[in-house]
Amino acid sequence: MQFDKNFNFKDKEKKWYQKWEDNKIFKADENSEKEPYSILMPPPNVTGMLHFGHVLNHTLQDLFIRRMRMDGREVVWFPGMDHAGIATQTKVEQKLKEEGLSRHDLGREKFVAKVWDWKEEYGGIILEQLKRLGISCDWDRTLFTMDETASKAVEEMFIRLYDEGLIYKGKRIINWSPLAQTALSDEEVEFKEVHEKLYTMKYYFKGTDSYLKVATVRPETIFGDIAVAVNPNDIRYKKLIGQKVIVPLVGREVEIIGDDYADPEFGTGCVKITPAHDPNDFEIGKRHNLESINTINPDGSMNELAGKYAGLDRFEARKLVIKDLEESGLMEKIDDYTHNVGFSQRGGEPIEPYLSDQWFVNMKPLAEQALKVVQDGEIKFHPNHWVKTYEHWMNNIRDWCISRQLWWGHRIPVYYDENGNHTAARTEDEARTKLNLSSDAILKQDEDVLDTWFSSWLWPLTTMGWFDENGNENLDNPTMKKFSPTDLLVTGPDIIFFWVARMVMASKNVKDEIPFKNVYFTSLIRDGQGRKLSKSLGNSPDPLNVMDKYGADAVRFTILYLAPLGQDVRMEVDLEAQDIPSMEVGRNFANKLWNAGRFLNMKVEQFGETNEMPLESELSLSDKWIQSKLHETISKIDDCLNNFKVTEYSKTLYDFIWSDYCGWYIESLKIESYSNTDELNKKKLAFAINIFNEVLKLLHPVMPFITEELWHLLNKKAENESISTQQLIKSDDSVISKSVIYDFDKLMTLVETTRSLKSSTPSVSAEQRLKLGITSNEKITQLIEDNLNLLKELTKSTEIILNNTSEGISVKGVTNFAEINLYVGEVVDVEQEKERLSGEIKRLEGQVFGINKKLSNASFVDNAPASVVEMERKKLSDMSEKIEQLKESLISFS
RNA sequence: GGGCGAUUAGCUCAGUUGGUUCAGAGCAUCUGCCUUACAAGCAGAGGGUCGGGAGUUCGAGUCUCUCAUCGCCCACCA
Repeated sequence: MQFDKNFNFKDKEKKWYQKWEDNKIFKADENSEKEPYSILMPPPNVTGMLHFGHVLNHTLQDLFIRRMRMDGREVVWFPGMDHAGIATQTKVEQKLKEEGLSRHDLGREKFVAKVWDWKEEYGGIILEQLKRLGISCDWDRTLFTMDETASKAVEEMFIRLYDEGLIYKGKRIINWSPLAQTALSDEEVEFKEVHEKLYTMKYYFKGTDSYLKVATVRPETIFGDIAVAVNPNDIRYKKLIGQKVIVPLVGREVEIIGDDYADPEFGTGCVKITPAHDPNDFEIGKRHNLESINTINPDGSMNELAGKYAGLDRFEARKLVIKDLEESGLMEKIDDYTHNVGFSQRGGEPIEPYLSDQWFVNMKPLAEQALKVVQDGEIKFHPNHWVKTYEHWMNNIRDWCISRQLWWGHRIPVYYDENGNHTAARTEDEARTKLNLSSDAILKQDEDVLDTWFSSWLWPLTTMGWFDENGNENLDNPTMKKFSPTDLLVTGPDIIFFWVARMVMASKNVKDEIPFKNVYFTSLIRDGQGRKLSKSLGNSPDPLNVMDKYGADAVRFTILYLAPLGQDVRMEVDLEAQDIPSMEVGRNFANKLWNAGRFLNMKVEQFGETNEMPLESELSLSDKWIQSKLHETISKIDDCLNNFKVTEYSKTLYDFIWSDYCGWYIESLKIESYSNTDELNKKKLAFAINIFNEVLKLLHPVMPFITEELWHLLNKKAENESISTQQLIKSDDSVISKSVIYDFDKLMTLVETTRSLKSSTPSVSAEQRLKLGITSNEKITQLIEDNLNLLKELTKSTEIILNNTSEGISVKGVTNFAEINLYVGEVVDVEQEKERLSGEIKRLEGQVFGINKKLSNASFVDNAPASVVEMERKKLSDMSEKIEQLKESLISFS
């Protein structure tokens, strides 16, 4: 192995991932003695393709998984995939369509077989794509929601809830997707504001010229009209209740009924009642024992009850109905109208409220327990404010429509006898027994399948083997015992109801246990205009392209660096180039790290290797400083990760590596090495690499590939070893020396002040070596003397005069502990220097004024803590001294 | 209509319990450097009355109220 000029991530990512898999790094052992740590992967859709939401989500999970693995835990990450009923069925149906076939041409069995074929061939691309990210799942445990063990669980759950009376069948208005031709749950419907028209039609009283004005946005539903409602307290219409009016175009007479639902303030105060096509109307219909007339087909076209409009799509029919109403003088008026309409979350088409028989889960009893564990803090949300959203939903929960008129999915285990009696059962025989039927009775299984989320909500149970391959239940199996409940769930807040809440319900119901202890809700990734990155908008570059360009490590790092907890991430997107330019942050950081490694390697080649560390007495201030900073950093990182502050975690490491290690420590190391013996340099280098190794370990969870490569290169490790299994060191307070940090900080300030002086003096270049005078107290003077060479080189000085009394032309800078004279020779621009000094004096005097004001305020001095007052006094005297020094300097120029 | 979140430098965002180093970082901009780890870099500089207003306090970016703007979720009167 050798050090390339750049990290060749393309080859190395592939190589190391292979090694990790070969060496079973990700394999979890439920029999281990180690403390467990577990995460369930939110199963991506089998039809899914990698997007940036996945990247963020899985980077986060991998961060915690890898971190805990290195922290001595027995770690498991359960991967898997979701069968995605509608999406997958649609995909395969589309393919069939290209061959001129429909699923009905094949029949149920053949079609489902076809879907399985599709799954084997194309399904699971997403999991391969995720591997590019470097995620460390225990792939041997991969579960598909249609696998036998998972399907068995679904069946069992259904039967148990059925037997408990929590699952029931009901005729209700549900959300119908005309595109997928199936019912949807309330959660699968998105409401959007649309601009439409409000049509006011004339409903004549029979044989008269008078009519009621009735408004609707959906004139095509008049064929289902069964009544007109008015408010019983509405004096305009009160007396008309019980009379009949004629539905325009249809000719049917319908009764005027009184119902509070009709709002006298809205429109004309009269509302047509169409129970089959509107949930509110359905309720009214139930109250008044009205008939429901369904006039729309499952595909969204009008049925034969719509007369001449039969066969037309509902929106086409609407246009015609409007035209006919206008032509026959039955349209009173048309107004602009803005309201909300439900759209299918998946298909995007308008949802049709549709009256049909469906299966529901009674959610209230399940919600109670699930609400409690979150309110009690047994399950913690990060950020916490999602608890309120969760509570609101749980408190207003509605029954869950779980039946889908699809073929791809878990078929509902309900059997009907010839009289339509039904029961849920594992086998036909069991059904016959439950229904008290003879053993030769003919049964029919329900045609519908279950909502995909009905398998997803069992994920915590099925991934851990609730049922084994033989169909036996085992809630006490070793995996469950070891890893349940899981420690962390990372997911988007958009599926808090779909999934998170329901998993809690299922686990409490089945096992009386919470499924996870912490839920981390990720941010949404948005483009430069604040739009969510999404496939349908087409505003997301392919993460694979971005990874090709910057490397997986860079993408992982950047996305963590930019993704604060609980807030969305905005990233400028260049679609043409399939690029996200801000990924440069991560790439540059990786490059910085790589070059630090190269530098250390170069020095090893120069000085040689040793395992021997320098003696305590041989350590320089900078050595001790970086050691202190390392332990400070470790402690801070611990804190960040314990509190899920991943952005701060990455920033902390970024700053430590870039500024502390590379900016100051390596630079100091270089300078000091010139005057050390080779033998000492060799040991000091071992020390430096030691620190670097710890840095690599800290960074490994977010940048696994480059850290693995560097660790191998610098430590000459065998390929079957991995940094992944190295243990992190704990932060040791006794290593952190406040005085060392204080001292080094003083040196840094001196260096920075000198550099600033130089750069603000036009006649002097940064490289030009000048004489430097520093005047300070005894302690600082001693510090400078001890580190004279280091300071001389960092400031690029010819010499440093302490307690300076030198003559000559100098520019002056002051810190709050020292006075610096930079001897610039004859060339200094006097006027400019005077201006600079005056400006500085003015700035300080402003501050002094403020402090004086504070200190002369009796209530401040009396009420503020003594330490604060003392601080202000010290500040005042420091600044006054500075001002004096600068003024002296100003005088010397006059 | 109800709830949640946001508003700090040109842009993206940090700012933990109100009090030194609190007004910060990165990017962008400007100036100077190809210094033998790194120009994907180094050194330096400019830039903000912390959305408006009021209040609590000796003291507010930080706490309270209010207004404004933006985003999200839930509900859904034809």
